[in-house]
Amino acid sequence: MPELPEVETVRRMLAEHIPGRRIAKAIVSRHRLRSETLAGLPRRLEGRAFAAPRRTGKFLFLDLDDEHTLLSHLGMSGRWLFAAAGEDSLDASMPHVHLRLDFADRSRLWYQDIRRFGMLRLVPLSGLSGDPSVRLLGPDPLEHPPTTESLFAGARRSRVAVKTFLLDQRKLAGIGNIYASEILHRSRVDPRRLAGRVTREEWSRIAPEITRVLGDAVNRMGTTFSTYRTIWNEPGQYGDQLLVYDRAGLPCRACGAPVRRFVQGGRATFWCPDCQRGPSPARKRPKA
DNA sequence: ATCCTATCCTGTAGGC
DNA sequence: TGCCTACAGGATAGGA
Repeated sequence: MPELPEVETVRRMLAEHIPGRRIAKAIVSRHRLRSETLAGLPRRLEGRAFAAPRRTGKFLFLDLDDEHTLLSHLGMSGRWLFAAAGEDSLDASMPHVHLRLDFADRSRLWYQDIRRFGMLRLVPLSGLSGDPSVRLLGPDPLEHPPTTESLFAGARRSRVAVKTFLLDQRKLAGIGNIYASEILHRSRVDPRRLAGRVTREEWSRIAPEITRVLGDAVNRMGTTFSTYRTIWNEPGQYGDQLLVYDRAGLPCRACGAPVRRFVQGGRATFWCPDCQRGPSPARKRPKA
């Protein structure tokens, strides 16, 4: 589900509501998440108050007032859901809730994750940059917009397809499967091209599209493909803007030609062969 | 060092 | 209707 625009949407909304709120009670109702357990969280969260949440790539840092941060990754199906005091539209009946935080002012925050691929980990601020997941992250494209040269240099020695390259969080933190296809489509670059062979001229088209697509998606509160919701349980509005993603066999929204789907690195790629005609598609060279 | 595959988990959609 | 399979916005361990 959540790529940079969805996570940024959640961050912005949380930023309006959680800073200063103090956790009166924390309840773990489903402790196993990915490989870790949440069992120890309540003792460490109760009594703490939130500061302003931050984000790098798809990771949220929910800073607390005790020099710790609640490191959050939504995986495929994670959600943060908020309810103001007295607003009980969301409740204990919700399935797959891992954590509920009851604030002193009676407002509430839930973490729900159907597939349990998300992450919640309390980390000291002093150790955050050394956290095994955070340590590997490349630059966040909204904070540090990629340039033709940074992309060209970063991909120079890569032998994976450019689509796969865009998904590598060590190179750029935040692009996921939906926006990778959309960015390459708008850049008119064939997703099969090897990253190390993509020309400067092509990177010069890709760089601004990364910033533009992600920024536009943030402005529309992200894309709801199936499970993503804002903290108010609302879907994102960027789905209307998708030109190729999830449109296999349907007309490309730019040129009308049928969109094609194929699998790269185990993940679906959507592309328009008409719009994305590369100089030379990746080609297997027969062994000499 | 890189790259690739399988795996974690649950729900849903589509074919029969 | 039910059963079965394939697939879904992700990261990462382990083997090649």
